[in-house]
Amino acid sequence: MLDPGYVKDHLPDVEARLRTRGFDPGPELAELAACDAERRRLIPLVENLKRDQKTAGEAVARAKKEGRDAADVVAASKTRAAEIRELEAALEAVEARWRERLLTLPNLPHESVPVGTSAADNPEVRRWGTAPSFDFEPKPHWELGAALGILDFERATRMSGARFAVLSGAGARLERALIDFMLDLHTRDHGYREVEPPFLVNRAALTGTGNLPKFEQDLFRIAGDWDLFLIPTAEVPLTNLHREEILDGRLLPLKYTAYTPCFRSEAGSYGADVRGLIRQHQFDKVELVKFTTPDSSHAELEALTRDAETVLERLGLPYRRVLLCTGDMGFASAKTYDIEVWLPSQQTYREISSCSNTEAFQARRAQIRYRADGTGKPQFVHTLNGSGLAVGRTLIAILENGQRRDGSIAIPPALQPYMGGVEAIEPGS
RNA sequence: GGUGAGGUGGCCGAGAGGCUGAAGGCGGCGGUUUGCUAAACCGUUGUAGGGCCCAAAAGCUCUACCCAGGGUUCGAAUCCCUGCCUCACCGCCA
Repeated sequence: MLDPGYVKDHLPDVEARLRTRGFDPGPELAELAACDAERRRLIPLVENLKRDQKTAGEAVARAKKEGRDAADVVAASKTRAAEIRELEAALEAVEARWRERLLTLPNLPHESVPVGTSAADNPEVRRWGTAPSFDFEPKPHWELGAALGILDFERATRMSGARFAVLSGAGARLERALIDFMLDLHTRDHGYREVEPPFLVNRAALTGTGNLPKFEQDLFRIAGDWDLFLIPTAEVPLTNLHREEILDGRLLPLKYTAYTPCFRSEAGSYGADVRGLIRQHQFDKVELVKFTTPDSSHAELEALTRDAETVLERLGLPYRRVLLCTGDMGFASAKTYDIEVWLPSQQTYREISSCSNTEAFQARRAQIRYRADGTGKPQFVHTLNGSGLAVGRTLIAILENGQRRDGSIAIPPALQPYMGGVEAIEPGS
């Protein structure tokens, strides 16, 4: 959520910056301003009446005590009570509309974010490693996995439908090893606290991160009298760890990591990545989340992105980092880096992590504040999140980059301890 | 799922229709005292939204907030309804 005061006082600037995201914010901002004006008109009216009502009430109390009759005051108050009810209803309606507008407006891009309209405008800011060269035609991961007997889409489809997969044997073990490896790296070397959060969350939590009210169609909501949703990412429970809290500024930054499965409806992506593990309704991810002070959040974004890249470097997987342009950024983000890993079968880099600074956007929605030095006025923290990494896509990258002519897969040395010392996945394992 | 007891400020804890933004205590902050610490004493101490003022801050002022949402009433922390949560016991269960 944008700062309502800032929006009101800097309307042209807000409009120009939102426009770079590729939509016309004019009508929405106009409605927001209209609601705000109406709201400010009504508030003093209601409050003055309330003050009169209070004063009158005190007069009634005094009269009663002194044994005088107060029927005329009571009669006037009765009329005023009806007036107040009416005005309050009008005010509430306006404020509901105002809040709804505010909640559906995306974040303002940070000044360092390049203006652009699509992924084609995202500048590459970093490249690491070299793409492996093969003296044979590299296969896509679904063929490798099927041949090795560790990746099964047919059986998954039978029990769950499209966009689900079964990992088994060395495949399941590899998935678990990657989770373990990532969590160990982030907790031991990068200073994150490991968390095991709920995988189902309520509407308020999803509103806090920005998934609701606008993107309900992307979520799986559970049936019955519950109003709970499967988490689309651990960013949601981790960010909501401190919802409606005032943190001690001396403890910032707070850094959390969690492994969770993630669930996404993938509504509207019917044609994309239909084969393989790239786009699933359920996938594993190790997430990184930080709560920081406003002045340090962008430096912390750089550090968080490095923490995610380190996973790939330890695994020896080539990658590049791109800076998302204004038109390609997510709703809540002020600045986002995507990390993309090399996939030999596609001869291209594919997203494996997305690291964002939402600044105060989520903090304002979720009411996450801090006091500098533990005292003074509470201010909103800045929240950051990033994948560290998407586990399924990491598994894909290991299969494809580590494949050999005989169909076996070389396990990166850093991962071998987590695989019981196995150096390669051989057919039949 | 059943029964009972509860949810009041940073914490503990009073209040049971008007004089209560809320006694008292603890903690925090400022001060007095002190060689230092402690103690004692004095003062102060929530959040949000309006208005005035305004470059801004401060200041002044109003309104709201005693788990949440409704209701009764001229007037609700206090009465009624619903929901959520906590605790205890029972039942069921990985």
